[in-house]
Amino acid sequence: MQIHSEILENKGIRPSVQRVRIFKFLMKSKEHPTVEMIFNALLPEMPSLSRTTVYNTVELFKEVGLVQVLDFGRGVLRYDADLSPHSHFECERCGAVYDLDIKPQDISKKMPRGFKVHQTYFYVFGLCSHCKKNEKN
Amino acid sequence: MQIHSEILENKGIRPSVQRVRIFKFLMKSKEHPTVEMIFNALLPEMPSLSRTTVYNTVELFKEVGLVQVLDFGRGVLRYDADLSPHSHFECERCGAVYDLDIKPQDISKKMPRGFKVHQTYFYVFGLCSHCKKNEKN
DNA sequence: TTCTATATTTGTAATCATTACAAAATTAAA
DNA sequence: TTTAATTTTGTAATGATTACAAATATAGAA
Ligand SMILES: [Mn+2]
Ligand SMILES: [Mn+2]
Ligand SMILES: [Zn+2]
Ligand SMILES: [Zn+2]
Repeated sequence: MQIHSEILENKGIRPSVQRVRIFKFLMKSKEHPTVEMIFNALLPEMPSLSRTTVYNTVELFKEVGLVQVLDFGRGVLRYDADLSPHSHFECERCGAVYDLDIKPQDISKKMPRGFKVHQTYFYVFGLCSHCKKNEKN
Repeated sequence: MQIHSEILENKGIRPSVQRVRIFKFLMKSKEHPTVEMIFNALLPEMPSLSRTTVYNTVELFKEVGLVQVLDFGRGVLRYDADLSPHSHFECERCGAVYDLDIKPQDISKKMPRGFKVHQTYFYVFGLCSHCKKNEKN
């Protein structure tokens, strides 16, 4: 309760009710939620919440470095408050996203001369164990 | 001319004029073009070309395994006829896309039990050498 | 070659996630 | 309080992609 709003303040943004709730949700979620998932999850407890606020907030969080944005090429962005170096797996059957304990390889040696690296993303696609099992149809 | 249409036939699709032109363009392009870029490039030489045909065609190419689709999170997809294992760099300033001679690391050992890997994508973001130089504003 | 069925292309309309915008509500500070 | 700045909200616009059906082209039969 306290901790979350302090984190927001440390990033120089006002810890409004909406921002704190959205941040808390992102911190505890393991599903790398979309804006729609965040909105649907919080709506029952904050009936006046606007989708636009969720969009504004995750954009703000991205800007100040509180979340990373993941794009699995499905036309929807997903958000991850875990900023430690890790990679992501998306199941092509059920759409679930899993964390992979794989640090992006060190690429500094292999970059063309004069290039500056800011961010790296490693995406893996395939079938999760559950969908692999039921690989009938 | 011949070669390209044969490649399409080998994939089981009819080498129509539009498909061959689009495929040739993708083969020689180094810029990882979007649908819009393909459309604009070919329109002068085929004035009746429809954007929809470009969309249909790149989707078909993806399905039969002639191209890979890249998503740099800008809301537009880019297409790459180079299927060899390599990675991609996008300049956050100028938006240019570069090939990186980096093979995605072998991750088979690090996958959770029962998972099946189909595809991997390694994306790097930062500044290209040209934009790094002019890093004024 | 013509005919006919099938495949492809085309243009337009719909979809849908995201963004723009301005009014309403909230907050901080005077 | 009063006031100014910030934030939230709802609705309208945007823009890439997809759906759809009519028009065109192609392959194969006759
Ligand atoms: Mn994650
Ligand atoms: Mn490439
Ligand atoms: Zn699955
Ligand atoms: Zn650049």
